[in-house]
Amino acid sequence: MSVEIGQLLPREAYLSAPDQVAPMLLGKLLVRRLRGQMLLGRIVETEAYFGINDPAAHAFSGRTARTEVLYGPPGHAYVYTIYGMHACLNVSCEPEGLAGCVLIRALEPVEGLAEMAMHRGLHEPTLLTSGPGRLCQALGITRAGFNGVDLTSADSEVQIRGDGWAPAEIAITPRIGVNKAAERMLRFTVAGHACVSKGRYWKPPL
DNA sequence: AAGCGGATCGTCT
DNA sequence: GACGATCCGCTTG
Repeated sequence: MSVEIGQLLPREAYLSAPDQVAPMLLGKLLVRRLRGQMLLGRIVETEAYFGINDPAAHAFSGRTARTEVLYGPPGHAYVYTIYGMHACLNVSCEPEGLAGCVLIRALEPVEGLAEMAMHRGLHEPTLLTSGPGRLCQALGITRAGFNGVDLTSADSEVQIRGDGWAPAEIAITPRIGVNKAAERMLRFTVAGHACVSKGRYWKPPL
């Protein structure tokens, strides 16, 4: 048995509204078990998406086959394909019946960097997992393999754990790449961290 | 340093 | 039939 890192986040951690869960997840560890090895990254950037109140959210237009996991119990992976080629990882939150999720946008790669570099086809550490599509590629997370997976189970190949580390300062900005509800301050980052995604759509103030 | 467009396809109108 | 919660490479200044 491999030595486990930190403590698995319980389902109750995801019961709150997404704008509460998103900052809470900063500093937590995203753990991917793959072919007997462990790929590990610290979450440094998240975004909150609500349900029917949030025009930018997939759940906005109601319950469909695609958004089913968003309406299910909290703590499960919602993985979708964007622009036909990239996977993005979300964690469902709020009680069953209410849609809401947190998009994991960037990690600081901690362990398994060589394997991540293989998946990504490059080795610059700040480019391995700094973006929602990038981190899924680095960790080998696909929609087919992981949509609906329980992230709170010790048996899952993707888990979220806490080791007690928390950011000294959190910076809050508008969400990246959304055209609707673009003014809402729902993106949370570890202030000043080198692995936060740059994003072509948002510039830091002066 | 910043801006553009292409790749590529599931989902919803 | 259009449009993305993106990424990358190429162009321009």
